[in-house]
Amino acid sequence: MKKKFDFVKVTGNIIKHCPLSSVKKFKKNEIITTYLLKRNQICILLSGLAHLIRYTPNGDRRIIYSFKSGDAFGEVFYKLHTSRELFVEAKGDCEVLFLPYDKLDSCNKDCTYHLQLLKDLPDLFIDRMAELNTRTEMLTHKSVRDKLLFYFNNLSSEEKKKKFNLPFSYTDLADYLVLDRSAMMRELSKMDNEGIIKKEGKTITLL
Amino acid sequence: MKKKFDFVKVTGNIIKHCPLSSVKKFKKNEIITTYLLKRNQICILLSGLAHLIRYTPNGDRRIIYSFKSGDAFGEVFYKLHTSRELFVEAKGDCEVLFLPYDKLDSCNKDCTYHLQLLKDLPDLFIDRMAELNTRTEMLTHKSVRDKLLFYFNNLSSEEKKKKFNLPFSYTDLADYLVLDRSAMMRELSKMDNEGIIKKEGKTITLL
DNA sequence: CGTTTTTAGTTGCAATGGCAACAAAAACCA
DNA sequence: TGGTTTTTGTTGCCATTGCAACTAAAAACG
Repeated sequence: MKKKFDFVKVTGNIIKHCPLSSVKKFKKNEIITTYLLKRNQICILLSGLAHLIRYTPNGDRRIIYSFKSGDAFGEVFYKLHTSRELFVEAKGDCEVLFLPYDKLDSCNKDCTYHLQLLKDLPDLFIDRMAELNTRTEMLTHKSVRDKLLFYFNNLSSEEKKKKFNLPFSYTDLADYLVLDRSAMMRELSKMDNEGIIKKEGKTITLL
Repeated sequence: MKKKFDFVKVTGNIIKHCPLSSVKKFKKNEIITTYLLKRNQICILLSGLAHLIRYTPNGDRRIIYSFKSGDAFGEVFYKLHTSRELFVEAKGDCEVLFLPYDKLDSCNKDCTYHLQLLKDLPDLFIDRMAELNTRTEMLTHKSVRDKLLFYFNNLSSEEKKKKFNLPFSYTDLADYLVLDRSAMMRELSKMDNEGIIKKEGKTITLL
């Protein structure tokens, strides 16, 4: 078994010692970074919650991914293949560590920490890949109900509980699951009536 | 700019010198590997074409990904988060190189080649991630037409031509795009009639 | 604390697209 | 080559779900 990336220690040391790194603070709805304009960047969310979003040509918003404290993001983890810009938007107060990807191995004055990060990079990629694959699997479900159930089952097994809180507003959840909000709400009511789930505000119980 | 993984040289040397590696041949429709049963495996497709597939609870087949010569796959690149098995199925004659992921750095008798592969691993992950993100972006389109156009535009810009051949049968394409085949065919005819595309067999021209 | 903005909850209507079923063409294989 | 299997192309039907529109509730904000 590979060792887990020691997030707090490594990033903490980088912040203290590395001249190439920087930490910035963001408030709700501020743009943390964009993927088309700011390439070659590794960002690590030190605290807060942020969404990776895109707008379709029709103006619909899509939440591509949701980042929580400890998650790594940036164009390096996405490798843009499209001309449509992607935004990382703070959902509340956030602190973010910024690192240049291509200088990871050249900054070795004091940065044994960088070398550590470089070594851990495959594992960071693997983590991100696992999440990407889970999201892709969710999107390969056709019906509203199947998408919701897949998403709920995942949340449930992550938290090891049949009763859990949604980390999204219902508006955002619909964007994330690529569903029409009203259609999603209708299906949620149906599932509640049929006794498949119990829905109390943003608390869901699988039955 | 990071250097590109020298696929032929590195894999060639591994095959010749490494006792942990093996090469196997497969015929059409044979299962190359499975992700639940065979973890910790890096597979590299030396020649041929293969699909990563899954079956939904309803029995529908989903083509999760399509691999061509030079692509790396295996559970390591997926990090299964689900209990549903994934299969890699040969679409024709295939040659595949197998490597154990966790022994990449322990096999250092003769294997400077392994070390090279280990060094290139982040770039391999990044490539895979780029493809995953493109596929995810495709799936975030709602209508049949938007999915098709996104997919066609990607193929077109990859080949730098407005006229290109589909690497899938239409049956497989529908599985890949998560669409009903008849609905897809209907939309293709419509788009042809409207003069948006020209469709001759498996050759598509964007107009 | 009152006002404004955002989110949640519902419903009627319409169209998209999934399903089933079938014939024709193509690919496969013995 | 001839027979079998798979793929392609097409259509009618109708369930699912996207859209618009609106009210109520909650949250954000000054």
